[in-house]
Amino acid sequence: MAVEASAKPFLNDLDEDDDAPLIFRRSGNSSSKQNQVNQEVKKPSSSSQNSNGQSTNAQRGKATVPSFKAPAEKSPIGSPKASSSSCKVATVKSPVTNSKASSSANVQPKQTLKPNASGVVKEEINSVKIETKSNVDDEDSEDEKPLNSRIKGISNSANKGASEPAPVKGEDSDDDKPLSARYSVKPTSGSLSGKPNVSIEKKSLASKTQTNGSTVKVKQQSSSVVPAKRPMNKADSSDQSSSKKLKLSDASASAKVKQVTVKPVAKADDDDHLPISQRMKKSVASTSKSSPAKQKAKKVVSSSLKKINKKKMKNSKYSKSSKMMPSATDGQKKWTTLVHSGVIFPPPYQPHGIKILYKGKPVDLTPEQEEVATMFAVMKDTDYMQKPKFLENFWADWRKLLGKNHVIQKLEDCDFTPIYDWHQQEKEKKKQMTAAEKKALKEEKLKQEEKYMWAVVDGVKEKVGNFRVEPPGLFRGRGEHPKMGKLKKRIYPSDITINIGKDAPIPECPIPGERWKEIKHDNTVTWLAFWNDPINPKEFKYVFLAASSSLKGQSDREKYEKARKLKDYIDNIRAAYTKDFTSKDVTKKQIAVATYLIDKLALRAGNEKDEDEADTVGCCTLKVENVECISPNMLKFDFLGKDSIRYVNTVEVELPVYKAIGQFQTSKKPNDDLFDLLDTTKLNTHLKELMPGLTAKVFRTYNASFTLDEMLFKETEDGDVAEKVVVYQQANKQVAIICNHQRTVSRSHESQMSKLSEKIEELKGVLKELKTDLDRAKKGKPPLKDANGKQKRNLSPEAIEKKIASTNQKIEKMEINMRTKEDMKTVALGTSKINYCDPRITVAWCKRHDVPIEKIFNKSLLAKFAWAMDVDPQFRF
DNA sequence: GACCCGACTTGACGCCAGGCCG
DNA sequence: CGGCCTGGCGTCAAGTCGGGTC
Repeated sequence: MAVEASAKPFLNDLDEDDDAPLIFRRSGNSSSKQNQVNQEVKKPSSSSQNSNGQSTNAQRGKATVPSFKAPAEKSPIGSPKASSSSCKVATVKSPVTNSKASSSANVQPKQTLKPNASGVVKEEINSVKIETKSNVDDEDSEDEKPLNSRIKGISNSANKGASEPAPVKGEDSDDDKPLSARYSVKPTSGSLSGKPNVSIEKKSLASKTQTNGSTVKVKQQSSSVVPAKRPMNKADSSDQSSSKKLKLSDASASAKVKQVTVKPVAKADDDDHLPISQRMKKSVASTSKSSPAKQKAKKVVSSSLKKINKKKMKNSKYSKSSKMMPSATDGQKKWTTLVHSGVIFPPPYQPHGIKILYKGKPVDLTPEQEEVATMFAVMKDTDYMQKPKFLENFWADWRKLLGKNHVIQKLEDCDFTPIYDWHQQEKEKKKQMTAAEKKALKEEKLKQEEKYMWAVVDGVKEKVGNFRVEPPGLFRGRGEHPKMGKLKKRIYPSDITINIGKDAPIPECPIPGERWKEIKHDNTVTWLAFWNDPINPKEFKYVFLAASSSLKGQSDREKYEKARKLKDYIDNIRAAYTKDFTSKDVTKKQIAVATYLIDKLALRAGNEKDEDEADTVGCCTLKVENVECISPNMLKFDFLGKDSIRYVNTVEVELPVYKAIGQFQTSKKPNDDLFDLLDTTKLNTHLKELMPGLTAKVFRTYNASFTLDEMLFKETEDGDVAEKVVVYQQANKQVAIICNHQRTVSRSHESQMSKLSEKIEELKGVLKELKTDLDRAKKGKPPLKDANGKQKRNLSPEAIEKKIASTNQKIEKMEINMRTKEDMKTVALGTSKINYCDPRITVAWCKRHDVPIEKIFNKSLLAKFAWAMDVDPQFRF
C-alpha cells in the first residue's frame, strides 16, 4: 500500500538568490515506504500501581518467563495467566527470555517491529515495542506504517494546501511561473487526510486563504494570505496527481526573502485574498460583535460554558475566573495572592503479611521489605518482567533493604506468586463491592481531598492539578530506560517545598509530627509545591494548577498566538532556510536543513540527553544511522522519539536537502550526530532572529493548527451534525498523524475486528438467501426453508427487495465501521486536541456550522479552553 | 559556550464508570 | 439487563526551553 507519502518538493534553482522560489512539486508518487510507527509495539504497558501495590493491570503480555514461580500449592485465585506458570524471577543476568520470546508469546497484538535493514533503529531490539513490528519495509499494512505515511496522498495536497498553491492560477508547473510565483514554500506537512478523497488541492486558493481573525486585534497579526502552508508530509499519493503544483504566489514573499529577518510577510489587507463572500462576512463580523452569525454561534457554546462557569463559581465567594487574564506583561509576576492547602500524601503502607517463597520456603520480611516486594509482585503481568534492566535495578534496590546477609541472595530464587495472588484477590474483592459501598468510599475520599483540590489565586478559586503526592513504586521508565525498576521512594512532608502567598496561612502538614521542607513566597512561578524526583534527584516534581485555571489558559493562549504569528513569517523563514541549503557555511547549512525538517516533518527539537535516560532523539540529535538517503532524493527516517515511540517515514525532499544530508553523513560513523555543529540552543537562537520568540516547537503548533484550520475550512460541507463531526475527526486525525501521535492497539482490537467480520459474513449469507428467495418469489415459488428446516414466510418480491436493501445498508455500515476502526487503531487524537490545535479554530467552526461544541470538546476540554469560547465565528488561525 | 538548574508543556497509558447493544 | 466498549480522567514520565554561572 501504499501509502506513501511523499511529497516531493523540488526546488528549482537553488542557488539562486534569495528570490529564488522554491517550489514544491509533487511528484508523482513516491513510493516509499512509509513511516510507520508502530503502533502497538509501543510501550510496555505499565500499570499503575499505588503505593500498596495495588497496581493494576495486567499487562498485556504475559510474562513468560520469569519472575514468579508458581507455588504449586496455592494458586488461588491467580490470574489466569498466572496459572499457567509460575513465574520465577529471572535472574538478572540471564535474561531469560528475550524479548522476542516474550513478544511472541504475547498475546497481544502488538507486533514487533523490525528494524529495517538499515538498521536504523539501533537498539530497537531491545525495546519491545520496537521489535514488534516487523519489517517495516515490507509491510504493507498501514498499521505498521508510521502515521505519517498513512497520509497518503495527502502529501501533495498538503503541500499544496499549505502553500496555498494556488490552484487557481496556475496549475501547472511552476517552472513557468515567475519566480515569485513559485516561491511558495511548501509546506510540508500536510498530511492531510488520510483519505484521499479529501483533497485539498482542489480547492481554490481563495478558499484557502484565511481570513483573519475576527477581532480587530487579532487582525494585526494575521497577515494575509500567506498561505502558509503546511508542510507536507510525505508522500504524495499517487492519487493526487502530480499535476498540481503548489505554489504560492506571493509576491511579497519573494521580496522579503532577502531580509532574512523577520518581518512578517505582508499583511495588508488581505481581504483581497478572500473570497468575496468571506470578505463580506468578515466585515460584518468585525464590525459588529453582535452579528447574527456570531450570536448564533455563541449560543452553540454558551450553554455548556455557562454550566461550567456556574459550577466553578458555585459555592464560592471568590470571583469568577476570568477567561481573559491580563497579559503577563508585568514582568515576571504570575500572581499577587495565592492561597492553597498544600498536598495530600498516600496512606502509609499496610503490611499484609503474605510471604514470598525463597527456594520454595516462606520468608519473613519486614514491612519495608514486604512493601517493595509487593510493588514487584504486582507487576508480574507487565512486560517489565522480561527486561533484564528492570530486574537488575529492582534487585539492587531491594537488596539494599534486605541487607547483604539476608536469606534471600538471588532474585531468581524468589517466588512472589503468593503476594501476586493476594493482590488479585484484593482487586476482586474491590470489584465485588456493591455500588453503594463504592459510592460511599468515593465520597469518603472526596471529603478528604476536597480542601486540597482548590487554590485561590488573586481572589479567584481555581482547581489544583496534581495535589496528590506520587506514591512509592518501582520506576516505570519508557523504552529502554536505564533506571527502570529502581525504587521510587516514598515522599514525606520534609521533602516538599510549598509556594504560597506571603499573607496566606501556611498549609497544615497532613502528617502529624512532621513538617514541610521549606515555605516560599515566589510569585514569579506558578507552582504550588514541589519535591525532588526520587529517581533523579536533580529533577523536580511540581504541583501546578489544573489546565482549566486562568493561569494555564493564559499561557495556552499565548502559545497559540505565537504560532499564529509564525504564519506571518513563515514564507520568509522558508525562503531563508531554502537559501541556506547550499550555504558554504556548514553550520548555517545544518541549521537550514534542521529547520526544514522541523517545519516539514514536525520533528521535535531534540535536546541532548543524559546517559541515564532512554536513548531517544529529536531533530538536532538525529544520528547518521537514523536517516538513510535513497536516491534520487528521498530520505528515510527511522528513530525513536519521545517516549520511545518509533518514527519511521520516507519522504521526498528537495535535492539540496538530500545532498546536504549526504554531506553531513560523510565520513561519520552510524552513531555520530548528523548535525554535529548544532544543538537546540543554537537552533533556537537562530530562530529567534527570524521571529521574536520563535522556537522549534512553535512549528509543531503552527503546522498542527494550520492543518486543522485548513481542513475544516475546506472539507466542511452542508450536512447533518454527525457528518460534520466526521469531518472534524478526519482533520483531527491528520493533525495527529503529522505529530506522530500514536496509541497502542487496544487489547481487544483483534477480537473486535473478527467479531465484526463474522457478523458481516453472516449478513452476507442472509443476503444470499434473500436473493434466492427473491428469484423464487418472482417466479411465484415459495421461499426455501431456513437453516432449521422451517418454512419461511412468503413475501412479495418488493418486500424481499426492501429487506435486501436494508441488509446491504447494514453491511456497508459495518464495513465502514470496521475500516475506521482499523484505520484509527494506532492514531491517538487526544494529544493534538489538547496540545496543538488552537481551540478557537474549533469553536469558530462549531459556531459557523452549528455544531454543538460538546460534540467536539468534552467537559475537561471545555473548561481548559474557556478562554477560547467567545471567539468570533469567522476566526481563522 | 558548555553546563546546570528550573519551570512548564507534552504525551502515552491505565483505570473506571457509564452508555450501548444484543 | 448484563457484558462489552469507549471516553473521561488521572498519573507521571519525558520533552522543551530560558536563564544563570563559570
